[in-house]
Amino acid sequence: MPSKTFFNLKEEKRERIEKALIHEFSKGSFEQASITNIINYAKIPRGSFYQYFEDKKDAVKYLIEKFMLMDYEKMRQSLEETQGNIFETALKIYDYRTNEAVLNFDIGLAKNILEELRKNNINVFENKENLKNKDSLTKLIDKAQLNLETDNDLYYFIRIITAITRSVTMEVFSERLSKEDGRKMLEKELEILKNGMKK
Amino acid sequence: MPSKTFFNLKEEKRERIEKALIHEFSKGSFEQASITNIINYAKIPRGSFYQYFEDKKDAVKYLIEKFMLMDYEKMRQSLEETQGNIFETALKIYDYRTNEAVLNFDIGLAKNILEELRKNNINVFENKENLKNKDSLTKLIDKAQLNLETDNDLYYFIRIITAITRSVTMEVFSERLSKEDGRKMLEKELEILKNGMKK
DNA sequence: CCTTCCTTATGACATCTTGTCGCTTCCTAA
DNA sequence: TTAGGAAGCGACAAGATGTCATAAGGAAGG
Repeated sequence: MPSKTFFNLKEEKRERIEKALIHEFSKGSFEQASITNIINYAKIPRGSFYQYFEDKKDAVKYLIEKFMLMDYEKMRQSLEETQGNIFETALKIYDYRTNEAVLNFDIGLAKNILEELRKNNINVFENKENLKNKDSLTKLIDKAQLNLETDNDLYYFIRIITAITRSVTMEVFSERLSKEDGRKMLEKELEILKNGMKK
Repeated sequence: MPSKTFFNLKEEKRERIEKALIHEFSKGSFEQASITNIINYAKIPRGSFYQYFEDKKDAVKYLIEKFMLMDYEKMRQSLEETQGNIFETALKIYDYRTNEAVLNFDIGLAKNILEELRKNNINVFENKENLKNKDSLTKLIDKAQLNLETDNDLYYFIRIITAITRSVTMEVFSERLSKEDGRKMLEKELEILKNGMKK
């Protein structure tokens, strides 16, 4: 967690630092991001950085938190709009991440954050307790549409859909797929998930 | 690619370097691996390392190639053993990676390599051309068991199963799941893939 | 046996990073 | 006015990467 000092900063300065973080973490991986670049860009001395953040990882947590909050909110909103349809929500999240989110975060940053979430298997559904908002997203899912043998199955459904959606999104972010091709692919894969693979 | 010089090396020396690579790349991420540690462990001077490898990334490619070759071979073998059953093969690959592969590679290294494959979306099915063996694994899959609308669907099936299997394996490697729980989870998730999610 | 030429070995170095620490400056409350 | 905590600051130690000039080996030919 960033220090109290950081949050006490004047808005102008905090925003300048935030911009620098986004700027630097947008290129390459987190490992490649250089603190030296960040402080040059933000025009703050080295010592200050370490007064605000424990280390590079700490700095990035700040951005991840923001991203997750927005992501969570988008998910909640999508589930409401689609009357709890988990497949349509997956597509909406894909669209959000590859379009709108990019406006707020820059595609490179979104990629890195998603990579980090995936590495740590952080799932907005499961990690809602990390977020201010306490109500569970799973409650918003319409179970009537789903082929659930037990209530517990929903957990696996979410795992699978999350993995697939992330996978495609990452390919788009890595520029192995165009946004359009990625979407078609995700649509196709969701159809397969709906209908099953076995004859 | 490692240099010709590296492959010309006396076996004893090459193996010493290889061991050093495995040793260092087994702890933490690739980014964290230190060339200084590698050369100390292998007892070679700094200059030699850079004569053998372009850089750290190049050194690691050597290990990845080895891993992929073994992985490919295991996949081929599993498909034969199961008469082309893609679901059972996924489980066999899971078992292989979490048990046998670890004996050859060390769990830390296996984790890092898989992470790298995932990051670059390298799929043994799709990237067979990188391997010496030229015959396609997809030919070994028994399509009669599968709910394929078009021949192209097989491609998506493989993508999905690969993503899910990798996802669970990574969780086990990261010690968020035990090997046993991971296996149960994968079995469950494969069942869902077979039967579909939609009522 | 010596010279030539190509391959391999070697470690000092320039350059860049990260994280620390002691000192200075600012601000507020008494 | 002043005391004390909060914030600012940059030199520096420690350690990493990649380069380069030079040395050493060894095979082939005169």
